[in-house]
Amino acid sequence: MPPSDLQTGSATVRETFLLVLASIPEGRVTSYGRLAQLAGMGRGARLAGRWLGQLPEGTTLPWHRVLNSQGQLSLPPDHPAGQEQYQRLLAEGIIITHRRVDMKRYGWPD
DNA sequence: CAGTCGGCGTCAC
DNA sequence: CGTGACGCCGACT
Repeated sequence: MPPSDLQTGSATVRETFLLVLASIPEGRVTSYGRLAQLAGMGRGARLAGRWLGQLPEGTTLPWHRVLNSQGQLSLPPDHPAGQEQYQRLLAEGIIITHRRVDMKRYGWPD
């Protein structure tokens, strides 16, 4: 880890972000805002989205389990990643209605 | 370094 | 369910 990270602590927040993301249970989802909150990014929902979009293609992290606060898929239906997300969620047994999931049921943490 | 633009958002009305 | 306003940050000029 670069010395600059030890000074700014930026790596810590980023690592926490990845850690939280990785800890989202299969079959459950969370929102950008919550994820940011849990990772100590405060109101960095959009930043969370940015980081998710910058993850490597072959990542094993469950980026697809992150939706907007209304439980809707925020990615364009016609976009490759959007379909990928849709497919993965379905594969985990999550019921999707009108591109939206029931946060009361699948939301994490409870 | 300062100004500006835009984003996988969120909340209130 | 649509609209507008707000807020935070990275990227670019």
